[in-house]
Amino acid sequence: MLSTIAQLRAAVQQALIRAFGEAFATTDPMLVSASNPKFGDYQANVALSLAKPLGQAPRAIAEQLVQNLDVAELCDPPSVAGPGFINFSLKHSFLEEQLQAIRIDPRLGVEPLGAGKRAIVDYPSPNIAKEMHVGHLRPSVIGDCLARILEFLGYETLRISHLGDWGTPFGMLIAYLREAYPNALNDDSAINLGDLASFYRAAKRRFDEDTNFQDTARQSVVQLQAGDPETLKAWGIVCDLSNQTNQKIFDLMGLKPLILRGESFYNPFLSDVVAELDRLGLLVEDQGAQCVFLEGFTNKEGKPLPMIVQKSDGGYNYATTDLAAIRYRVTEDQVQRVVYPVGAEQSNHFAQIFQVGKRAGWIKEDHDFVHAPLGNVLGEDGKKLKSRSGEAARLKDLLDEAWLRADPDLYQLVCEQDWEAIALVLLEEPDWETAAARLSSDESLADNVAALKKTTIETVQRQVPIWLMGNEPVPSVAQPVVANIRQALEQRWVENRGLGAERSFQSILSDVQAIGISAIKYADLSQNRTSNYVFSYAKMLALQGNTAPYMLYAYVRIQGIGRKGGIDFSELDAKSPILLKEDVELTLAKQLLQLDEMLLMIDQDLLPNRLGQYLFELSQKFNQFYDRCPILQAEEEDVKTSRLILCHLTAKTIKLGLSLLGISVLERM
RNA sequence: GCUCCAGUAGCUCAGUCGGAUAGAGCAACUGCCUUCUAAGCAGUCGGUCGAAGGUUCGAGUCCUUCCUGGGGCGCCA
Repeated sequence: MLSTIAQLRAAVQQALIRAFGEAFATTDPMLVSASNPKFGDYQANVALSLAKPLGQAPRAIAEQLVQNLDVAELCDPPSVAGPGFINFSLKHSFLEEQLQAIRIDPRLGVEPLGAGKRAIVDYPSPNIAKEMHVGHLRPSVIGDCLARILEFLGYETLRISHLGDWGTPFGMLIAYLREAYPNALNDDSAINLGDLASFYRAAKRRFDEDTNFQDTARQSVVQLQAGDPETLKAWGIVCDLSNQTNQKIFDLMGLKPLILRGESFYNPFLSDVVAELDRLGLLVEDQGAQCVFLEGFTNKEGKPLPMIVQKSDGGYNYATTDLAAIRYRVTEDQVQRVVYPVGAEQSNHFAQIFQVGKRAGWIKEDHDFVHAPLGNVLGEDGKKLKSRSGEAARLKDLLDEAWLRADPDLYQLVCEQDWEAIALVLLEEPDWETAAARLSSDESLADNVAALKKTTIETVQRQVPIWLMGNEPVPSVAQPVVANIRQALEQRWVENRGLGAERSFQSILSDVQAIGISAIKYADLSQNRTSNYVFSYAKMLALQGNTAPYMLYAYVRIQGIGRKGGIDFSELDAKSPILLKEDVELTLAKQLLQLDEMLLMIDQDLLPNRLGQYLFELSQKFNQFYDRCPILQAEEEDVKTSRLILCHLTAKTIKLGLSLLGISVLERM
């Protein structure tokens, strides 16, 4: 099915030819949605731009186009307005037809325009050996979302994680593994290194304190790259540990698994890449390093900038790896399209490797390699979050905090309790002052005590949902408080969450967790991916306005109607007419029919926030419809059925749209 | 020094290829639950689109200069 806008565009194109001749066959009709509902649904602005070439008044041009337009099937007779806009108002009968068509279409009218093509979405998952922090959210969430959208558009899509699994930090971890867990290398069953966070912290501490250990660590990198079997084994253990730990968070967040193809994967191809660049005459030796000199990039002295593909010590660097990846993807993976949702600070790097990839003949005309830059996540101070300095919030903490805050009753009850004494016991310190005195900080002791209290209490509060869920044993000191919370919560949930016959305490709590995670993902996805944003709990965990819960709620309302009326939406008579009588019904219907336009646009600009915006508007329009149009209580049977169909289509659209964002719907809230 | 990105309501941000009176959400304030879930709906308040020039029928959008913030610029990834 051709989208409405495409049908109109074709019609205006025909009119251009009829009115002004074949020369205008390729003129863009400049069709866009109307800037204001009072102008109709769509407008063509082409007449204004043709004023000069045709030497006529724009209004006269518009009139001639209208004379030649054949759109009687789609809309009311078009009108010329203002300086020469052509306005189109869609006919109700056309909208009703279109709705009937997408009703029986599992794709809701969206063309699989990528069918038969293969695409790669290459996003940096958390690097091996690093604990996930909030800065890792963007690439993972946006990368997963773009992959889902391309997949839905028909592309055979590979999600590839180009993770750093070969670089310098490994030395430290391998050396620490050998030192602290010597048995791990001989006895596979002996491996229990605890979670990655503590292992990494321990290794880092060791590395920072001891210069001898630093040497050992560097030595390990050399051994690794030389292929020493024992070192490789240690490396494998560290990678497995890292992948397992991060996989848990990926699962929790509903991110689809990645093909792990890190730097180590391309290691065997690096020398070939350099040799091929040499054969092509692109390679120049400079100060002992093998370089490709770039066009359009200069250094501080204004001389051409080299891209180093082999260091003077013979080693390779990340540019080499990325080039190898490009070559592999073209020759082995046979892809047409590669999308890199990666931080904007790497724009130069991508421009450079794409340039070299093209000059080497790997990236050809029909290949589409594109960097989709991501803005930085900034700290409260407006500076980029750095994992190195350790100030970035842990991702796991953010997810737990979201769980706590996603249900207002739960959050209120937890905040009401006095946690100070419990927190101190769990901190395993005699008193706050002693604990605070150990912190290395320039602040006064009083400030340190206050800060320590706050963070410790927050840490304990984040545990509450986990304890309530029964995932971890509740420490005895916290048991009475947790029991109280549970009791009070059960009372409230009986009243406003349907706790009892329909839902168990655990299932509600689990839904609350899903809502929290959805809110976090959506907070990221709803923003233009190129803009920086300042990380803030309050913003990411908001539950009102343009948020995931808002859209989930619209969906839940529809499910509620189904339950209340004993309706099986899929059983609604396929022949029942759709009647668009009220303004809100019309508005909702038009929104439902714009999904395909939206996704077509995203295929081009790769901006998921457009889809978020679309779904928010759809939910808004549904809520207005819900507010003003009785559905189950509709007086006439055919109106009731028509409205149920609108409900069903809305639910399907929200469900599909959210699933493309990587968010699952709930049946109840 | 060179270069890339950004600057829109008190806050966070949309704004399609240049198009008609620049839009949301949050915050603040006012209404609406005996009626399909109020995580909702309706409304009020809020703007020299960083500044100045230019291009033209028309500029938040394109060009130039400047200001402010952030990123990048040879052997880290």
